[in-house]
Amino acid sequence: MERLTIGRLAQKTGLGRETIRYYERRGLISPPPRSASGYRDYPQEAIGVLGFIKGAQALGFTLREVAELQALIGESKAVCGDMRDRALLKLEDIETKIKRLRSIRQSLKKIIKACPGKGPLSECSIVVGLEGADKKS
Amino acid sequence: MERLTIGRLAQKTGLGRETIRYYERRGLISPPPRSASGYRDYPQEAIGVLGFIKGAQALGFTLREVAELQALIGESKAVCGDMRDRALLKLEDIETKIKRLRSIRQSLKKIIKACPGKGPLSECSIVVGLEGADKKS
DNA sequence: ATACACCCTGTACCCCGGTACAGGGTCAAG
DNA sequence: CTTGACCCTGTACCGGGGTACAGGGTGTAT
Repeated sequence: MERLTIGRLAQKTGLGRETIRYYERRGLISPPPRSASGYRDYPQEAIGVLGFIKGAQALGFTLREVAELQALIGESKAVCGDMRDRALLKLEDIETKIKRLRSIRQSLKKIIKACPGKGPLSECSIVVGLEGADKKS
Repeated sequence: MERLTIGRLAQKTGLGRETIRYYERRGLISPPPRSASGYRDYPQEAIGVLGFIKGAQALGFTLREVAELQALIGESKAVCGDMRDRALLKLEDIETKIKRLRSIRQSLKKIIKACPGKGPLSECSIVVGLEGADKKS
């Protein structure tokens, strides 16, 4: 039976070898047992743990937050509602980001519309509109 | 007539002194003349240049991109349409980010809905749903 | 036995946008 | 003439998420 080396784990999870070692340094995955020659020898569960990290990341959680989620999972008295609270906070976080981006989008659309699209930059509403503009040139 | 020192410029623009020096290091603002004692002595135009940077940043441009915009402004044959192209690219960029965030938001909402909110974490759909989950505990 | 792929550690580097010193010099008010 | 607020340079650090070596050891197939 082939041992689950870091390379194979990387292949199975779609992560890079370096990334997995990086996660270990950050405490996101527990250091696996080592073979006689010092190679990391992962248990099958490691695949799931990395899947959890990837999944949480895909939901917008930072690695630091992923570590917090894992700590939560480690606490015996933690309740399902605790997890939901984290998700709700993250949802608010995401909503805020969306709002900011929408506002940026509106501003961009406005200046694009105002731009004649022809003529020298010196008369460009985008350039001029950006407060005072760059008079270096 | 008071000279425009870095501190006063910082006050007028709402930026930090360190930030202004940082912009100078990054080549976003040209090094100003110095007083006899080596103090930076900014021309009034500097306020506008910093305003341009702030404005472009508020539109979602990174500092690197701001530098590119400035380079564009410096080119005599640059046309207004060039600037509009940049803005259009940035708009796409922002749209993409919004789409990604919206997708994250949807996923978050889904798992929040699925979560019972009560009971131990081991049965939490959020935990279990995240591919294999963390079996460390 | 030799090549080649893989593993190890440690450190440095990348983008991004700053912030925070330390260890000096200077300027203006009292 | 001293005190305090300002200025200078240079370097290191923050958070975020990695990537890329260098300089070694190992594992396996031919």
